[in-house]
Amino acid sequence: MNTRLHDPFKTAFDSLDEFADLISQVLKCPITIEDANHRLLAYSTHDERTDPARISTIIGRRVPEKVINQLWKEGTIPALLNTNEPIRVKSMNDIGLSNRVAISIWKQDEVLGFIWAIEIDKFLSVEDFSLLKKAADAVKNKLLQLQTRKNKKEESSQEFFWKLLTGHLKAKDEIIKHFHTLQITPPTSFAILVFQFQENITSKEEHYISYLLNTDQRMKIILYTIDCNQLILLVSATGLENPFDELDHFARVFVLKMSERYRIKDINPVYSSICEDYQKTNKAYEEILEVFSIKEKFPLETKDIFNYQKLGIYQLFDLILEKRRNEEYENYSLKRLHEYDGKHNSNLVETLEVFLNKDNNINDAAKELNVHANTLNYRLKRISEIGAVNFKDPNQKIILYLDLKLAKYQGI
Amino acid sequence: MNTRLHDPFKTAFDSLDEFADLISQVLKCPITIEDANHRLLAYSTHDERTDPARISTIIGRRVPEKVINQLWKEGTIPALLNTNEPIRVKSMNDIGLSNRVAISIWKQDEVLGFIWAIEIDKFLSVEDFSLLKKAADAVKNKLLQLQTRKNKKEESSQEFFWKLLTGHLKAKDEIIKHFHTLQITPPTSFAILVFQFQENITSKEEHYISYLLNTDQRMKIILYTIDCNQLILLVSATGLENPFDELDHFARVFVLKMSERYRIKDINPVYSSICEDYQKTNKAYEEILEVFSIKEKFPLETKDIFNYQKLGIYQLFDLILEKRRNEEYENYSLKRLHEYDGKHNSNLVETLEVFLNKDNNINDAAKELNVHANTLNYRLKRISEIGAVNFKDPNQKIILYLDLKLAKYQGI
DNA sequence: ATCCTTTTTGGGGATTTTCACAAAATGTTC
DNA sequence: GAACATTTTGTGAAAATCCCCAAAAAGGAT
Repeated sequence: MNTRLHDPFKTAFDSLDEFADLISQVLKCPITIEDANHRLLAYSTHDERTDPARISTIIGRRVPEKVINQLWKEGTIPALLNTNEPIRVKSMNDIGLSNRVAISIWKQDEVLGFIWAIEIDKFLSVEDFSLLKKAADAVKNKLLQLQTRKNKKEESSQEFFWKLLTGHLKAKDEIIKHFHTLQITPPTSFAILVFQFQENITSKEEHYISYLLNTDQRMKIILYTIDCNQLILLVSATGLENPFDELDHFARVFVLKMSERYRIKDINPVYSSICEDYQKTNKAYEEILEVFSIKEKFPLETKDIFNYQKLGIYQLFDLILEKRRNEEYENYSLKRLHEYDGKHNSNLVETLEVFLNKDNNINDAAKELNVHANTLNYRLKRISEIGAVNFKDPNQKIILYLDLKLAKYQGI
Repeated sequence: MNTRLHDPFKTAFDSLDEFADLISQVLKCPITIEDANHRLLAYSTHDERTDPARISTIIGRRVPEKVINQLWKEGTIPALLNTNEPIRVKSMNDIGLSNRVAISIWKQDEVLGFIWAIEIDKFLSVEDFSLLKKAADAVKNKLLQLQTRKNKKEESSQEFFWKLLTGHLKAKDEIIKHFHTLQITPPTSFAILVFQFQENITSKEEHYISYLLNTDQRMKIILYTIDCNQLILLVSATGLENPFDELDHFARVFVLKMSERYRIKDINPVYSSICEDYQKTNKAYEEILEVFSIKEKFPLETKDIFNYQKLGIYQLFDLILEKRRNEEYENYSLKRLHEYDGKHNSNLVETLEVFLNKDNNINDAAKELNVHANTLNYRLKRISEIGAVNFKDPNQKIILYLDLKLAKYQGI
């Protein structure tokens, strides 16, 4: 009896659920076991008492994102990742969390998952803590098995993803078949999303990434892979009301969390258009690569643009630049304005650029230029006189805008 | 004495001025002789009495344009071009014209010039009329000589012009030398202007053109030539406040007059940018040819554009079209809007286009669409939702505008 | 310095634009 | 046809923009 109490978990068990029930029986409280990404692996059913957070976790088969976020902010998860000792968490009513104790499950220097014990009636004793530690140790191998199985699946899914990205899968049926083999239902519309890191992605960072992607619940990630310094995702776009907004938001949050939680900075996200045809996956990927290439050329101008669509005129910049160079073109209006600026050391060209940048909004532009709105108005009148510009003609303004940006680029 | 009175003009004379004095003596009134383009050739000085129109003519060495215009409208010039009989002109005080008689000088079926007799004190009698006719006949050969000399000069100037247009003159000195040989002071800035006719220009039309160009006094024409259906001019741009406006006006007036006076319709004018370097004349000419080529492709869109500058986005149309085709690009926003239009038979795409055409002016666009301004606002809100368009971002709007126009062009 | 032109800024009132809300009209779906 | 969502139009008040004038400031030329 003494030996059994000493380590009640040295016993064979078939399923993790069975093991969760065992812990629950020993510690007299509800137990949940999660993997490293807070996906639910098992939960005890012996005890009916529980809290809202646990219910949500069980229903959704994963810990709700807001709970994870809170546990990060408040320090529990960082602590769990730092020690193999049990950690006590105070109840947080706003996210439905009652008092509980958690412990991380380690295999060498890697966390495989967590065990949570909810303290419904009683607080766990020091002895309970040591029992929990033993449980964590006992469950380690089981988790490792699961992970290996998962890894295998991941590997074959990555291979498939690369085939899609490189356009090696041309037949529609074949693509569908691959999805089915991987037990994935391909969403009717999707997008490719790439995060470009400053350096090649290490296996440690890969873990962080995997964790972040798995804990985020807004975006459904169908496939993912890593290539040098790029993290490449295929995400579902079905069901999203404003796919671009949500992709944007997801990308920002990812970059922010990578920076806040792991101090990995300056990650550049870019996402493709929304596709419905998996045969065009490579097009989407190529589109993204082009965006990166353009962003390299115009880092300042495109720093807030993560998408080919939103690149606007920068889509065409290279092309137009080349044309202009070939034809020795000179924008007459800009030439005249430059001449005027030179002679009278005014800054009509700058004025014009700010005005056009601000989408013809006089107030905004005046603010940026630190002048009175009337001054701007006067200058615009002069600009239209000197440069023979008709500000009512979008056609003219577009060319003016383009040539301004081109000149600026060439001037640098 | 009788024979001399019968034809007092059968006598030798050295200069036209001498001859003008002779007529003046015979008819007892001031005389002016003009060439076919109303340039002053000679005037009598015997008599000091005269009218404002004659003074202006002598001062400017040509008949003022408003006088010519009036004489066209009122029918005198058409009549003179139609008969070799003297024509009486009633005084027109508003343009400073007192009573006078005019006669055209003919060589076969071509008018070489005109003789004007001002009726200051007395009206010319029938006999005077017949004397005038004799004078016109006597002066014919003298004018012919002048014309031949002028033609020679014109020929060599045309040759020079062609060398400029084709870029055969590369050295600056050489160009200057040529100008001097032709006794022309090259203006510091100039433009090339081409009128493209529907048919090849006949020699008859050439006369009309020559006449119009010579009588127009707003635009200083330095060189001109004709090539198949194109009339090509090099005009001075120095001294013009708004060169583009003035070129525009000149072009319109020329086209209008060719149509009104000679029933030659559908002449397309195009002018180059303002140049200061005569070595770039061929560039200017090529620019014009490109405008014609673009105008052929987009006749409706560019019908009011006569200049490369003002072509706006159509400068880049071909280029972008090709790019889009190569990359199989599809504008996501437009795609979504089209889908929506299809499903709900709305017309968001058209709405968007009109709105952008009208330079984001809601009222103008609403008027064109025959809807309430609020309706348009509502639609724009929907467009920004459905198409993920940010109407504050000029960058996005430009691409939208371009892709709209491209789609429209491809759709036709 | 003086005169002149050009540019900047300010005020204030007419006009437009914008926005929220509501009613009416239209279209869709069952 | 009823119930519902979507679209159109109208109204009115707040906000902004536009426009004219004039004073002040700045710059240039003689």
